[in-house]
Amino acid sequence: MFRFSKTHYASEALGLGEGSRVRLAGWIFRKRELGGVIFIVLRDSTGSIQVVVREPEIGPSQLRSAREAGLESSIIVEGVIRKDPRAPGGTEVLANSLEVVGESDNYPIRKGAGEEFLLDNRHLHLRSRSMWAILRIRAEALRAAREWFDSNGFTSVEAPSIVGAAVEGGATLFEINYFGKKAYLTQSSQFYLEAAIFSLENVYTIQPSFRAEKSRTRRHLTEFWHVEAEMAWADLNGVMEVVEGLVGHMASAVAERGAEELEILGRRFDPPDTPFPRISYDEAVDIAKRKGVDIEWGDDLSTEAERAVSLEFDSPVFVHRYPKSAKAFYHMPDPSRPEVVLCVDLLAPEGIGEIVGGGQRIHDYDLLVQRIREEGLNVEDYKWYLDLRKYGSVPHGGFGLGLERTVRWIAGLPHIRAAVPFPRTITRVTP
RNA sequence: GGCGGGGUAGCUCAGCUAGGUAGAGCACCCGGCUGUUAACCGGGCGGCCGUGGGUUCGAGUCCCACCCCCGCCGCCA
Repeated sequence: MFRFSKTHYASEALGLGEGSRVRLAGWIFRKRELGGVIFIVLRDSTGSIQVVVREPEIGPSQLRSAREAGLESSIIVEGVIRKDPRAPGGTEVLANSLEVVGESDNYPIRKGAGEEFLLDNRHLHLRSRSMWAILRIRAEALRAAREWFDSNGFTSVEAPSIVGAAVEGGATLFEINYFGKKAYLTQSSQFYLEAAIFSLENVYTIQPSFRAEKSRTRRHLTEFWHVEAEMAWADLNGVMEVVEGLVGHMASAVAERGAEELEILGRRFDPPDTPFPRISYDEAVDIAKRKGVDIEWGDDLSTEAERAVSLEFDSPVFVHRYPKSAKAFYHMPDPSRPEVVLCVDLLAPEGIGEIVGGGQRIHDYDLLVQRIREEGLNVEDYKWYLDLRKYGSVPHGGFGLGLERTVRWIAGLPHIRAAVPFPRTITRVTP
């Protein structure tokens, strides 16, 4: 571990014995001034520790600069570890010297700040204890996802973010000016991953996707991190097995390695048991109806219906085989029931709703052309995608997982905005 | 795209029902305090009441228009 400008991190210093000499570098998290003594809570990336500043040890000049330093000033402190029951956590540092490295005058974030103010100041709010915990949980979830793919025979493949045509509807694309031509920000890497399976068989990517949906809800971002995988020779069942393995590992990895962070957020999270329950769309409609939701077979599952279904289970639940009309053109119709497709959504519990969407893809050229036409799309736009069905096509399937939705569920966050460092929503592009 | 809530001090809000001198807490500044734990005590600074128009002797408050923010639905991961 690197220790730039310091001998110990705050959390390391807490574990040292009485009399140990330390040099700490961090930020002023809290400051309590009395007449002749100042208590500073020094924060760094690992935690915080109280620093006691008194004139006899550090002299009048440094006492004055400590007195003048505002919250979030960066400081380097040298001192001696003391065990004292009056200190938070029973350990503190008696300062011999305190250097203010970067002043902080009138730090704008205070207790009681509102949601919008904190979002306007997200570049500063990242320093808060709760954002610290969330960023670490997100990092752990990402690490766990890569770890699971990498140890299960998947190869990572990167797809372009600038694309020439839509994967799904055109209405949700951000258009960009690409040297005078129209291009778009990708809404999914699925088609590129489908191309890659003919070389690597089982592939994944973790990168941003962009959706110009005018959705103003606690579940939507316009830019989100998309965990996508595609598997050659996989059927619907295979897709569900992969999703279950991935989501199960992400959940248990965060529960295990992110216990302290979850605790900070006040989140009690027990990773779900596997296998996850699997129900058909038909059963989901029955459950929703039984719970009084106004829904007919053939409708897509409304948010209300999704919530009604997911509340029946205390783990994520797979809902498979939706009506063809409710899903995108590339989903494979069920050979035994052509009115439904071999797709699957994973609904997270606690009313979070859909975190994964996927299924088996159409691998037959003629059927795919037919479905493109039925949806009123232009076959020309899918030329290279159709090519994949002309040269050694294979049954295959895949899925996309919303990282922020998954983190929101695991961390118990009230809004998807909290699950990303700098959220992009319909009304926010800064900071 | 449809429905609902909101905009007053740097921040969080009260005041609007019933029009009559712009309020509180926090922050900040000054003073006090050598063991604070979101320190405390005393004093001080701080306002285009979202914007524009209207009614009125008088508008933060009533009326009209517009702007912005938030949530729910639709759509999705």
